[in-house]
Amino acid sequence: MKRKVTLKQIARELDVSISTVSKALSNSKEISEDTTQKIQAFAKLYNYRPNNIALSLKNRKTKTIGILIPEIVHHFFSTVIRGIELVANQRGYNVIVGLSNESFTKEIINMEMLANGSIDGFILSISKETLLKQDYHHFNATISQGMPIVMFDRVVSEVDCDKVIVDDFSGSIKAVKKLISTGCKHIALITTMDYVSVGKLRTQGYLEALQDSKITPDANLILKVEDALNVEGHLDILENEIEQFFKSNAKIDGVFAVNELYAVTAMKVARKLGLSIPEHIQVIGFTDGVLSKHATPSLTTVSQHGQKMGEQAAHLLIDRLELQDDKNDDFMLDEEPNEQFKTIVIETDLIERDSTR
Amino acid sequence: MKRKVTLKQIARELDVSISTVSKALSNSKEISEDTTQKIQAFAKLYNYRPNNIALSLKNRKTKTIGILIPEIVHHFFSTVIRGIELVANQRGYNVIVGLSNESFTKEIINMEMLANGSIDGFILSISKETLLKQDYHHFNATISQGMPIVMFDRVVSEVDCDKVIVDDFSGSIKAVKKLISTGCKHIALITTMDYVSVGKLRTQGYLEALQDSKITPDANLILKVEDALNVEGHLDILENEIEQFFKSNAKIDGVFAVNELYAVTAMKVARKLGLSIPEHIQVIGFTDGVLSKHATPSLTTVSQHGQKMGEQAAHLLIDRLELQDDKNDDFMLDEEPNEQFKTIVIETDLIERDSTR
DNA sequence: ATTCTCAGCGAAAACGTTTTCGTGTTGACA
DNA sequence: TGTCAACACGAAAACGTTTTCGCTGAGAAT
Repeated sequence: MKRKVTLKQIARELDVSISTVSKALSNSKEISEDTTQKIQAFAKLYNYRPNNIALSLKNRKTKTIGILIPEIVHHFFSTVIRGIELVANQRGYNVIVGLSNESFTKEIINMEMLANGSIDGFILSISKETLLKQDYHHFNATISQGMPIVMFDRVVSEVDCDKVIVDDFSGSIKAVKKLISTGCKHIALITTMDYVSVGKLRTQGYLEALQDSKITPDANLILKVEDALNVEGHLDILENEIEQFFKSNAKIDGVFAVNELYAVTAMKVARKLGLSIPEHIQVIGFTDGVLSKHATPSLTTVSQHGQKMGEQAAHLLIDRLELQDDKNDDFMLDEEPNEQFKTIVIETDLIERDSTR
Repeated sequence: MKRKVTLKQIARELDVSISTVSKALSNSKEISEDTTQKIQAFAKLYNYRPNNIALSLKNRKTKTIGILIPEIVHHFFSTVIRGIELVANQRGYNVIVGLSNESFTKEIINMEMLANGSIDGFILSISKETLLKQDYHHFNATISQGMPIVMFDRVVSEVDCDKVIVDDFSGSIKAVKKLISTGCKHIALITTMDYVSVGKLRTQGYLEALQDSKITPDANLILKVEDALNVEGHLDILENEIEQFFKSNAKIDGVFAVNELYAVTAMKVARKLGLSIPEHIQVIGFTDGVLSKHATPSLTTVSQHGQKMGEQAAHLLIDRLELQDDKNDDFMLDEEPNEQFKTIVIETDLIERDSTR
């Protein structure tokens, strides 16, 4: 077991000073060609690599970014991570991930654990519990300590930072208009409770699309599902709710669901009730995940482009980090004048498959 | 913007030395009660938190573990991460993730990026390309530098380290025996090429189960799919292959697939060919992901317990890390005598759903 | 011969901790 | 009054870097 070699060891071995070694390895012209050659050869031989931690301490930056998300076993979120990791790596950064598990407390604990020097900035999506409590002090506290945050998808206007969101509103409009244009007269909406911002926006899009086409929305055609934190366990409850919903609204000929799961469950229920898709009922979901692709029939969905979101978020954060550097180098105008925060909107695409005509 | 406060600043402000502050904050009895009170109050007021990087440098450990996996948009892998993150957090560790994207080179780059002080140890699953090349020098190099590795799922005997694997072999036996016991006479296998170790093991289980029941395996009933790195793109190719396979083997009445995707695709093809499930054909998959749960009919699968794997892997790694500490504290017997590496086998469960009788 | 210049290198500080070891002051005790 | 603990605190090293500055010697210039 050969331990990692340090500058000091090389220096001692070659009987020069630490500074000489450091300079030789960075090809400083202060050092003679002879010594440089000798030192570089020795370093290569012993496979010298500078210690990241020491560098982080010296440079006061870690070159790693913290991701904080509610859940990782989730197609959308893992897609975003992939996007973040991609550009982070390209630009020389590492990513460290924390999971809030939709819990307010875990979100705070995780933030504090990372905010003490471990990372240079956050990319995060707010947990449901935090959204429910509407308590965002930990975000603002982190920001005011000089650590940049980029929020994605589940964002909130109370926190001033860069944001990346998908255009839920017009995505929903696209979906509903598609249903209308293929002849649906009675379009149902399956959505979540209002406190999840994306649920609300998608609902608004649904309403807007209907009104645009002079269809008066019918409250009976809107099903708000209580997603009791753990969707997986309550699958049968979901099925029952949707079944009752269909039974008491026999005229439904189109369904727009705010996520994949609701959509495929709706299809399953429809089939159970003897309705065929897309002949009797057309269905469109949101989030283009595995379920949509492999359901039978395959599901027409609004694609969120999670990877793109991740990429944009990472660029946003890293841009800000490196801009910070420049400012520090220049002169200490420390009173930040142009704290201009951007919000990037990712357009959705309607991916047409076999659940629509 | 109030920057992070350090020991030095507190010391200057309170007109004491840095050491006094440090000791006071750790309740050392060297410091008088008065000063301790004063310092702690001040620290709380300014929300002092020790800088992780400085601690890492001093203690020569980072309290973070590196995860290196081929792909994150993948139910099994993200489940494992969830398990790792869970116990890592419980035991005071952070996780930093790198994605190899199934590439040999990216695997190496990622390892080198993290191995230089950023982490205390690795938990990883080998990329397909590495498996294909059978070049494992980077793993052994990392280990010989004193950095522990725990491998999971895709492991390899050429590297000496702790491992966590699922019992692919007997999991497959369970699945195939289930098919046999429900009356299947001609059981097909849909699998991958042999170089993916799990594919090989599951194939062996299939053969073993047949022989156990005095059924002679039929090579025609085995379909080896070339999973050309990107499964998503080649969905129709997969469908075609399976369709041809079914057509040329009309007697098939049971299918065992080594993953979810093959299984649901098989079901889709079967339905297309007018065969109903589970009446004409029964199907069992491997990996209990979203597809299995929400397919129609829902799919009977062999569950891998990814989260449990992650938890066990994390425990294994952290145990070894903290054992290292103790050894260093005691005395320098540095010649490691009992390098005993464990391999933990996670048993599988057969989750019976509607694709079997 | 004296000063100047420059090449080549080392010392030391800094990043933020913890910890060991010393040091000065106080009070008790002989 | 002199000695000695005990108490309360500070100085400094160490973790591994990078970088600024200063120093030394040799050759060039005056």
